[in-house]
Amino acid sequence: MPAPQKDRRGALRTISPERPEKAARPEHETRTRIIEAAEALFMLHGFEGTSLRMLTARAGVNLAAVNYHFGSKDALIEALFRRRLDPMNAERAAGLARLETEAGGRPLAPAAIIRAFIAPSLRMFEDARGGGRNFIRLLGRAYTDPSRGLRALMGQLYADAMTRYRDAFRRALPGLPHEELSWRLYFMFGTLSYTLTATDTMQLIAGSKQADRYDARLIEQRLLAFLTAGLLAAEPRENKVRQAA
Amino acid sequence: MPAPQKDRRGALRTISPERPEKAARPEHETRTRIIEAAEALFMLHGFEGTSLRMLTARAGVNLAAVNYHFGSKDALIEALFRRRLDPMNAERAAGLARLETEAGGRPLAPAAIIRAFIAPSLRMFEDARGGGRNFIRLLGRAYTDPSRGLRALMGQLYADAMTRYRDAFRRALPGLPHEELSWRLYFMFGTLSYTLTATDTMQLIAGSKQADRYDARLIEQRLLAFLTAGLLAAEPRENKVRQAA
DNA sequence: GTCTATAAGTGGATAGAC
DNA sequence: GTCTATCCACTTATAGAC
Repeated sequence: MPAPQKDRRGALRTISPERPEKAARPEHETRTRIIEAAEALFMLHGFEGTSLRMLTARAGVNLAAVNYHFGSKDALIEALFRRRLDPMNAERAAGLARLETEAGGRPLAPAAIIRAFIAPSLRMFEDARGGGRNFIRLLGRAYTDPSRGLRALMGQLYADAMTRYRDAFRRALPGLPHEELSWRLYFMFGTLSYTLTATDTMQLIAGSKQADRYDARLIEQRLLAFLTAGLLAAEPRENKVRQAA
Repeated sequence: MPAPQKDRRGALRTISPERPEKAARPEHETRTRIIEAAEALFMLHGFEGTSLRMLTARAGVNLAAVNYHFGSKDALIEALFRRRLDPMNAERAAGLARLETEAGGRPLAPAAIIRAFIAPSLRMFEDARGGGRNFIRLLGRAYTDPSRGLRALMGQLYADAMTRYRDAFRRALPGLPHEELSWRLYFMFGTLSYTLTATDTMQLIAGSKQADRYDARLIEQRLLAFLTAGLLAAEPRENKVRQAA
């Protein structure tokens, strides 16, 4: 994604305030149709594996429409991630701010901070029909995508939320060295991402299908228990761990 | 990867037992050169993003050599993963068997089982120069790759180790419901995979470079503390967790 | 804003000489 | 076992009609 052309239409079109009732139309707009087709196909075939021809065919628009509306395939990818990620991370920031207001200066419970972070992901994961679940998985893949541009975009889109939450955890756990905390947040982020992204691993482990594999509320409880315990684990001491044989 | 042609040379060539000293030559064999170039390029540009032309140019072999030695690009990918994964999972199985022998019928400590599972990954991660670290990252990407064939291959290559370890954990934690255990193993596998695969996230979280980012021994201790705590966390109760605002 | 037609290039794979 | 030359399907992107 080396600095592609800019979208010729500028930012996402805002809904005209005069006719709030009729605003449902954007679902059928070319731009939205393209993004939604792309979300589905990128998940099925990857970014490189999805051609503009497959994409425009599925969206029911002309082949040239992608370049007209977004400027390039890379710019479409960026628009696709921004469309859902910006609101999601804004929600994260708002959730944390709300917790802090409620606490009124008292330190936050680590579990509450974790929940505020993972909740927006799980809410989106819950939305299977609207494409949210699919998007969450696409997101998990984007973190480890080979494209430098895509990983840089992810870093950019997450930077604000990451900083806010890291600082909140530092305040909540003043005794934990920053370095140790960074590792644990890294582990936690990885667990969340992998859990919602990988599809086949679970079946492999369980040996059978788990009925509750898609129950966002149960996943949230289980993740919360696991992550909170991990975050609050006793610090490893250099020589406490005996060498493996 | 829809059932590609079979390798025309059959399985990996075994080293002639008559001349064990001279056996170092395979490093320069065409087949090995191709696989090693592929490991590096697949990490840099992805599977789809790496063309046979880039690959053979880097390996210093003829364009037609890939199809001659492996049959197809997909078959090369399969050979590449088998080459390192089969020994790694055999090592996992051996490590578990050793623990069980040492214990002589007594239940194993959960932390010891975790260590036996993650140790082979970390040992490979440690081998930056020989390409092991690169391979571990490639592996992490393969779990979430869009290609059905690749994910199926992963499942196949991991099936045995997964079953053995799952059963070991069940014996070590007889009180934990199987379903709950499956989720926790899933979380653990995700944490391990993501931790060793993702490169940019850590810097994003820490806000600066962590000096010990590549120290396999420290990573092992930190992972072990985190994962053990998560595995042994108190079971979440339906109503114990209050609803988020 | 949408369309067709096409440019200009890349992809994996292979035939057949050596 | 290695090479060259090539096939042809398929790619992104664009020019220009409507």
